Amino acid sequence: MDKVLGHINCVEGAFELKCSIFLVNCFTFGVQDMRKLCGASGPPRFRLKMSDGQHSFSSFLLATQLHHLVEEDLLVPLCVCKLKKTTSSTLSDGRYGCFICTLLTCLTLFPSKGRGKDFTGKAPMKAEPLMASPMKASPMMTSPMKASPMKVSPIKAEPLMASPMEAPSMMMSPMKASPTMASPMKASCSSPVSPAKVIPIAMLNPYQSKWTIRARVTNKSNIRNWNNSRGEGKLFSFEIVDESGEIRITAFNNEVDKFFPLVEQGKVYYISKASLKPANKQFMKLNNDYEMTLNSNSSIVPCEDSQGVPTMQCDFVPIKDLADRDNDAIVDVIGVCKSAEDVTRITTRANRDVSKRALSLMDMTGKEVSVTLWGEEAEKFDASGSPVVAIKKARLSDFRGKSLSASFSSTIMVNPDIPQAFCLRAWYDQGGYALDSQSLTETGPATGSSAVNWKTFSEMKKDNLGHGEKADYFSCVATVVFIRKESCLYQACPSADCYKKVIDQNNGMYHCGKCNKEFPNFKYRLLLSANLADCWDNQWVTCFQETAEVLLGCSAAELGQLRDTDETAFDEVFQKANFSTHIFKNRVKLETYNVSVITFHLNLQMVPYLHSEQMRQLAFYFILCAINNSGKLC
DNA sequence: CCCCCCCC
Repeated sequence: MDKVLGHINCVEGAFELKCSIFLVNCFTFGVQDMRKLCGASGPPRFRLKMSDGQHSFSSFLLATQLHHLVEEDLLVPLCVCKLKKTTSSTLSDGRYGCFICTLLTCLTLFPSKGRGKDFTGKAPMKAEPLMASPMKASPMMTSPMKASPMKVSPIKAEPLMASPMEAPSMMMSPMKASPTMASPMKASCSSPVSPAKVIPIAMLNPYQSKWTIRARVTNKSNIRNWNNSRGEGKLFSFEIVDESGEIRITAFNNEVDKFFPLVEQGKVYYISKASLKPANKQFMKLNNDYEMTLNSNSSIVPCEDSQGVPTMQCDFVPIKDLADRDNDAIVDVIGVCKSAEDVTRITTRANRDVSKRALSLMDMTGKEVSVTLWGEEAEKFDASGSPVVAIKKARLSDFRGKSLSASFSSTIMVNPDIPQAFCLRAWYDQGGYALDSQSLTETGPATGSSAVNWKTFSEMKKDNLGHGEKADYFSCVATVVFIRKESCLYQACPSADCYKKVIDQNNGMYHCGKCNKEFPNFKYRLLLSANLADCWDNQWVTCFQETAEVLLGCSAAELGQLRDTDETAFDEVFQKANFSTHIFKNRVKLETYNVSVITFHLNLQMVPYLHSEQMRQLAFYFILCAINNSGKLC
């Protein structure tokens, strides 16, 4: 238990709560019982009995401002709560009482009757408006800006990122450059036009019309058509940056024809005579109060000398660190594209057809993450040769653990000309490719929903999982209570991709019926039959090789060796695995043997780590229930 | 003058 849960002693007010649970500076409790108290006067109050697994305390009085949690069925018996703030006092009869003032999260795993509030991993968030999360990302990381231009420009292999010379400033976004420090633009740059003064972007305003700016295009959209009540037309937009700041420029209709072919991502231009208007903050994602619209007088002229104009700079987050970033964070990532799905077409909820393709990026932290590309970028992406892919402004989501999506505002760069890319390339080619990396994005069979399908074994049976034509999938937290060690190993065909059981010819040779060959050797494979229990029920399951190896903490080959040479050590492997608690992802399918015998097969994919706060809480919840049911305290 | 943030 200590492995999962930290230890604190919490002394509050007049009494001491001994908690063995500690989760992000607040305490986790399970609500064991809850009753409504109707006093002679005033509104009803709720009294809760809470348990932390070691101790329980029945005099928790819910603050009235939290009553909505009860009304919304979020705070119900057997839910798990994080208490943020409590106060305590001595009651009139001399007992101590505790008031729950701030309650951070309730995990409602088993809905009370009448309302469907399954644990989806999302519902509990509704209980959270009571205070700001202490884990809020910095404003830089959670851009509230929603709008972005359609960005389906061809993927650029030659982007606008820091050149090796500028590498040391990699952590410093040009967007953050002080607007007051705009150094004089280089007048020496041979300008083919515009005698007007070159001014920094930060100095632009709608009251001044004679200006020229010199800036680099950082993100160019493709051409998009619109058609609404106010008319129709086409547009494209791009973002530019100089050392003072950034601004978005939009071109409509005629200006699209005129400027779309000219403007290239990464290039530097002189721009003048465009219209400035206040930026619509609702869609604004750049750090500028204004945005620019090109008109018939506007001029855009390439500038060959780009010296002094910042390039796009990225603050790459190591893939491993993404695990700790908040959902919806906007991050820059770089990694080697180890694999890529084929492009597929999907229809969005808004009935829009769009292409998508997921890549898996790996970096030197040895972790992988899935990134989804959209539209043209998905269609044109070529994963051959395991290119280095850098993405600026990818959005992090908690789908299947952690995954990334390249949105309209993202910039995707394939084999960019930057030191990090060279570094990754060398690392990968010189051995990184062979690393047994682990992905932050869970793979495997889809559950048909983005939410984890949590079930207890009793719910699995009650809901007739596995009775359908297709297998069902669910996740659970369960404890291994028995493993059949007698039949856990079999002698399989030694051929690489053949797992067929071989027949011992008793002459030193083993026959594989599938390969129809005899071999002088075999390989051990695991086919483990285990009994798993949660607090209400138990279930026999089948664990195949990979799962069984994780469960036993031992490879099939090692185990086979032990069985043949060291029976005590062999037994110890099972003893160690017994009574271990894990999160299991299960495939369940009813199978019929010999017409009448029916067996449930749960093919397990074990998640040997608790990768999110919710999983930790879920695990805790089940442990708590198990303790309560067994009547034993740990 | 647009402003789509997608899907498993």
